[in-house]
Amino acid sequence: MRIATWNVNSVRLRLPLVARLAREFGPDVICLQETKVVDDSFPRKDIESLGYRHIAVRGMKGYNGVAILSRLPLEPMDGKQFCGRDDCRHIAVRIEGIDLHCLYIPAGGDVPDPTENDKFAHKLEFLDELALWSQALRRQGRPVAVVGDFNVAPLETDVWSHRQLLTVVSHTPIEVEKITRAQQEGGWVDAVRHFVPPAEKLYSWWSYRARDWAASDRGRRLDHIWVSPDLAPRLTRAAVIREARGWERPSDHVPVVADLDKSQNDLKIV
DNA sequence: ATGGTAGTTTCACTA
Repeated sequence: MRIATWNVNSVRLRLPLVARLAREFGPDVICLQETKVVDDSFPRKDIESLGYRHIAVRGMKGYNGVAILSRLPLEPMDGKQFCGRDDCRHIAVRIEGIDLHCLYIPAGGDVPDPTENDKFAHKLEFLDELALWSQALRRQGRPVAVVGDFNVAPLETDVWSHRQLLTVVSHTPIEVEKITRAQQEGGWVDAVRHFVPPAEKLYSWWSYRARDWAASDRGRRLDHIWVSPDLAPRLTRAAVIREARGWERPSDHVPVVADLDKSQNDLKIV
């Protein structure tokens, strides 16, 4: 099963690119963030025509919004409200026996001080709640994938300049500490770093504001696929689709994909 | 130190 996650920055505007991702990379499941559309206006028909006939959506007007598109049947699960807000940052489904969580963690604004910036305070609170929630999920002991735009670049090699981004929201020590704590509490395995050595620079987001995103290459790895320890042995491949940043009318984020082999149970049935 | 772009809720907000 191939899983993709992508902050599309408006699903309606990016439909041709979702089609291209489907055509060229053939994910079985696509988790989207920043769909920016209410559920009634979600372009279901267009997505279904791409072969994704099982769709779960949770959107609001203008901001945020998450969705899961699948070629395989899915069972909807309850969406969680982080920080007591119903702001459409989480949606979950069960697919092939795996609990798949699609997450859009708050960006956190510009000022990296929770006393001066409410958005940053919200992000830190969200990350604390993520750690508690991860711990609870681990105790359930089910196969889990947590994917999405986490808006934090945890490793020094997840940003173009560790030194220069220490005071930039997305790579401040407190955010890195909290996202790392959440990862540890869940026991989650970072699927992409499972294959790409941590010493290697790797990004999934490049600002729209750069004159030439590829030439300056001032990126950050904000988008992640985490899997529970039981699923880690089933990982056969994971990658960031950097080239998608160069597609026509791109999102500022690119898709991240991971392949999961069949489970031993499935093999026995076959 | 500043400002740069993109998207939607637009002469303002989020990222």
